[in-house]
Order: sequence, then C-alpha cells, then structure tokens
Amino acid sequence: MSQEKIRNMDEFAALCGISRPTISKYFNDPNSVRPSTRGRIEAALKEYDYRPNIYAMNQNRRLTKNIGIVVPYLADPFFAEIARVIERRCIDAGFTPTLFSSHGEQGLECDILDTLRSLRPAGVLLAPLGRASDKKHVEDFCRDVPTILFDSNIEGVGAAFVGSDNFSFVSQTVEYLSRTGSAPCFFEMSDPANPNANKRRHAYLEMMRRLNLEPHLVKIDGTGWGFEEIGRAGALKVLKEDLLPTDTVLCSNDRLAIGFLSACHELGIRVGRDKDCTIRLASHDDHPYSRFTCPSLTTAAHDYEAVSDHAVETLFRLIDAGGKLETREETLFAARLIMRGSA
Amino acid sequence: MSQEKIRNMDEFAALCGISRPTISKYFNDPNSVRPSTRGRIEAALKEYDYRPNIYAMNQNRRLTKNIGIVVPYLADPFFAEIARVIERRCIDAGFTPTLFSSHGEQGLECDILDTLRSLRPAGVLLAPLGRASDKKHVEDFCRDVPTILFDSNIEGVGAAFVGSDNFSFVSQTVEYLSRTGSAPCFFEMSDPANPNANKRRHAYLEMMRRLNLEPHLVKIDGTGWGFEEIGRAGALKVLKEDLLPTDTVLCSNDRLAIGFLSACHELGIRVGRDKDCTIRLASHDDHPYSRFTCPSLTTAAHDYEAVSDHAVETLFRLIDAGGKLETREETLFAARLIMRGSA
DNA sequence: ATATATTTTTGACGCGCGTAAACAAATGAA
DNA sequence: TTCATTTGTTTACGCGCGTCAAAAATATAT
Repeated sequence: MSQEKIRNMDEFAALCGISRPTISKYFNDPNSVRPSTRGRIEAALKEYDYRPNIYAMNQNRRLTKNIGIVVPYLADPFFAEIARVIERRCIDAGFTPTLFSSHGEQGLECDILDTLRSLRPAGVLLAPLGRASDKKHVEDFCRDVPTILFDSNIEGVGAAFVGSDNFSFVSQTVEYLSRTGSAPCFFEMSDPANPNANKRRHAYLEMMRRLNLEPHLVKIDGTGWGFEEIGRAGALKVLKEDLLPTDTVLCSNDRLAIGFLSACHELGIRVGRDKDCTIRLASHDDHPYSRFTCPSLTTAAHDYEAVSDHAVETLFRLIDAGGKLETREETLFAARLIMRGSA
Repeated sequence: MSQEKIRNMDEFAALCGISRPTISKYFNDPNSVRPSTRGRIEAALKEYDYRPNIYAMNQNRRLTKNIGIVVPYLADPFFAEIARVIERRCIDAGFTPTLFSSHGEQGLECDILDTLRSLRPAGVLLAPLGRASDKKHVEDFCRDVPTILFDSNIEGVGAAFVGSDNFSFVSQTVEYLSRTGSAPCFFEMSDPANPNANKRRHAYLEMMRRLNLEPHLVKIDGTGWGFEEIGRAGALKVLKEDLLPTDTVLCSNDRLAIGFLSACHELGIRVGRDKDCTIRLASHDDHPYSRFTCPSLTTAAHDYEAVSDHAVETLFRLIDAGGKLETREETLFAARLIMRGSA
C-alpha cells in the first residue's frame, strides 16, 4: 500500500485517472458505475485506502445513510441483545447505525431524539420508554423523521410498530400453568413503566376469565428500571406476610422473576416442579439469563429474530418509500413457551 | 416559539442582530462571548430553536467534540453499566459520545476503529477485546487518535490505561476463603479471551504460594463470550466426574460463576456457607446480577465509579494536552470484597 | 458501419460553517 | 478625558463533497 495520504476526492480521482463526479457516484452506489470503472476504483482503493469525509458527504446529501437505534435501557441484556442483531442488519445493508440508550430517563430520551434529528438519519428504530416517554416530544420527532417503533407501542406514533404479541405470551403461560397444576396469580409492579406490562395484565385477566378461574393480581411497589431488586423486595414482602393467594406465580417479566427467585432462596423456599417445592414460578421474555437462574426459568420467549428482522425490513421499506407508509402497520409476533425447571 | 424555520447560521445571526462569527464563537464556547451578547443569543435560541448543522461544524473544525466509546461486548451488563457512566460524564463535559460494541469479534473491532478514525473524534475510550484484538490494528489506531484504554490493557498501546488491579481482587478472595474455610481451587477457561483472566490466574498462584497452600487450577473448555454457558458446561463436567480438588471454588469471573451455580442447582448440590452446603463459591467483578443469584455471590467488586471517572478525566487531560501525554500512565484501582451467601 | 443508448467527463455552483485579518465599538482603569 | 484592553463586526476565503447540465466518450444493437 502506498504511503502518501490522500486529502480529498479530487486527489483520489486524479490517482484513479477517473473524474471526481464518477468517484462520488461510486461511493453513493458502487453498482451505479460500469463494472470496469468500478474495478479500477476498487483497485486504487486497495492501494491508497482513501475514505471520503463523512461530514462533507452528509452535509450535502439530502439524506444520510445513518440509522438511529434507541433503546430504553441498555444495561438490560434483553435490549442489548436485540440492539446487537439490529445493528448488524443495518451494517449489512450499507447503513451506519448509531446506538443510543435512554437509560430509563425521560429527559435523556428527549435529548437523544433532538440529537438524532440533527443527525438527519435516513431512519430510526425506536423502542420508547413507554409511559415514561414525553409522548408529544416523541410524536413531534416521528413526524419529522422516518421512525419505526419497536418493543413498546405508542398508539398512532411512528410509521409502524413491530413487537411481540403480549396475549400470546400470557395465554400460553397461563394455560400451561393451569393445566399442569394450580392457576397462577399475576405478580407485577403496581405502576409499571412499560406498556407491555399493562397488556400482559389484561391478557392474564382475560385468560383467567376464559378458563373460568379466579384471577389474583399481586402488585408490588417500586419505580425505575431496577426490576430485579424491585421483584426481590416485593417478593420478600409478599412471602413474609403470606400474601400469596396461590402456590403458582406468573411474573410479568423475567427480571422481576429473577428477583422473586432471589427472595425465595433467601427465605429457604424451594421453587420448581419437584415434590419438595412449594412454589411454581413462570414468567415472560426469555431474558438471556433466564436459563441460568436456579431453578432455570420457565418462560415465554420473544421471537428475537423475527422482531428484529421485521423491524429492520419495515424501516428499509419506509426509507425506500421516501419516509411515508400508506397506513401505519402494526406487526406482532407470537411467543414460544419454554419449559424449564421453575414451573 | 416562532414557527419560521431557520436554515443556517446567517439567518439566525440576522434574527439575533449579531454577526455570524460571534454566533459561531458562542457555539464553540458559550463563555467566550460577553454575558450580555450571550444572553441575547440564548434568548433568540429559545424563540427560534436553531441548532447548527453538525456536519458542517465537524467538517471545518480541526477537532470535533466527538468521543468514541468502544466496549468488547455490550450484552454483558458489566460493560453496559460502565459505558452508561462514561457516556454521562462525556455528555456533561459537553462532548458527544458514541457507543460501539465489538460483539466479541475481531473484525468488528477493526471496523469500528476504522469508522472511528474517519469520525475524527477528540478522543476515544477503548476497552479492547484483549487477546482477540488485532493488536497491530489497535496500535495503528492509537497512534493516530488520542485513546485511553480501559478494562483490558495492551502493553504500550494508547496514551494511558485505566483498570482494576487484578491482584487486589484475587488476593482478597483467596485470603478470605482460606481464612474462613479450606483454600480454593481456581476455576477458569483454558483459553480465556481477556488478559485480566491471565493476571488473575497468576495472582491466584502467587497468593497460594504466599500462604503456603497448594494451588489447583481447574481449566474448562469453551470459546467466545457466552461465559455463563461455558461455566455451566464446565462445571457439569467437573462435578459429574468428581474432578474438583477442593470444596471451595474461586471463579475467574462472575459470569462463569453464574454458570457454575446453575450446574450445581441442576445436580442438587447446595452452595454456600450453611451446614448442608457442600461447596463454597466465590468470584470476581461484582457483576450487576451477582446479588440476585441463588445463593447470592460472594465476589470482589470493581470500583466502577473510580475506573470510569479516572478514565474519562485522563481522556480530558489527554485532549487538553493536544493528544499526547508525556508518559504512558497506568492506573489500577483496588477491589472491594463483597461477602454474600455463596461463600 | 451507422444509429442509439449508456456512461463518463468537464466545469461550475452550492451546502453551512470555521477561521483569519483588519477594523470598530464597548469597557475599564488611571 | 484618555489610553489600553477586551469584545464584536466585516469581509473574505476555504473545507470536501453533492449535484447538475452539456459535451464527449464508450458500449450495444441494427
């Protein structure tokens, strides 16, 4: 490789023996130039390893090749994992994804959207905070920037929503638990941040009604995104004060369940299907750690692949369509029940 | 707020009744203009909510206000957490951090560094993959871009290294375990990706030597970043084949320990300090989930705050100094022993 | 070989802002 | 008031690239 540094596209074009506009065209879409010239450019590219200045590119392009990915809480491995898959797909499609985490804070989510707006991205994949979101702010943003919501829906906001079908999650766990033992109570935060939590509660109530069973909601206190600790503290209280209406517990999500298991262990309560167990516990999400809990967690799994794939594909369609879809699409993917040791 | 959209700094300057260069100066450093003019600018800013075009800014600035943060594996809550803290510090200091995850892949780490190079960041905080890194590539990068390494050191690369003192971790756990029961064997991957793992092994051997105890290394197979599964599989094998030389196990890191606990539960082996427990287990890192395992994990904790703070402060010093430090600094922070249920 | 379609070149302008120099105005102390 | 100092204005240029129109070169079909 030659050592001389190339300052700009003009110099590189001169070294190629090709005009600058053609080089520019190549970088916008390598297939838009004749194969023979493409070959010459790529040969020179190997030789001199030139890269166009992104800032100059993005300043003049009407639309950048950037894609924003926003998740509510990156320290949650669930989001870390889904972000990883989405990131990869964007890169493979020739885009430049940038990852942001709202860290559970409304102010930060707003800041991120403002920053994102000035990045003029081709599109954005946004998993909003949910109830903690500044709804108007998100709405305004989505009006200006082609955005797909995922994981957590805000009615009417964004060009499309891609997520999981909460009823599918809960119906499977409730059905399984009821069929194989006693019916579950539903363990959740009294004031959940995520709208999925509300959908899951409704699904639980609906399923119990269909099965002609009496529903029991066990609501625990706590705010923020430290779900494990909230679940642990709530479970300790409920268990100590003997407030559990059934011996079968269905947690709204896995992170609460992880806390619940911790509390059980602390109190010497055995969880699982075995004879010496007094509690059965199941949950939702198939959190990356749920297979390593003690006992491993019976849960309903997101179809990670399907959600990420479809979210990304919808975004690409949206971008191709110029930022507008005829109608707002909502796509929900079914859950898959994963039976493990806890129930 | 007025509705007319402002296209550029010229228009905004006209609306302020102030010249464009002064506006430009303000955005580079609000304190560089007289308080009275600053007030007028900020008043107009509220009125018209103008934001300068980042691309045009960065194209012309000799140095951008961007800071790159690179971690080896974002789905590991340990890195997610440390990235969160660092991100916040950068924002508060007026920089624009961008987060990247190498996802455990050498190729991706190289790509990220290339991308980062063309972003012309003011500085980079890099936690390299470690042994899986393309050392030459990282070295080349660090020569061109002001970079602080953290978490995982590469000798002589980057302007400084900030991390934890592995000897401090291991000495405390080994001392504690030996004093309160039998001496531990050391449970680790036979081919660990992270250089910290090697330092920890050496520290274990050294501590055992000092205490006049016989060391035992238990090495398990596995590659990649799925440490929990590797730890679980390894522990299953070791436990089933009765290869454990002692009843006290010290894991190289918490994620392996989480897998180990999972295996123990599967085999009906009780872990902890109680009379009916047959194994004591301790580890290192104070992983965010280690307090929720069953039993909760006795571990040596990173001083997250100190590491992130010092890494960021060193980077700011580096940036102020124009990208070069007189000598390469290495700062290590001591661990704090956290006694929980597992040992 | 000729006509037609495709690709490339040339030349030029614009994007929005950084920055420098020379000058004007405001400030503050003597 | 006067002079020195800070702060702001004016003017002008440059950054690296997108993009357009017209002309030239090349490829494909007849």
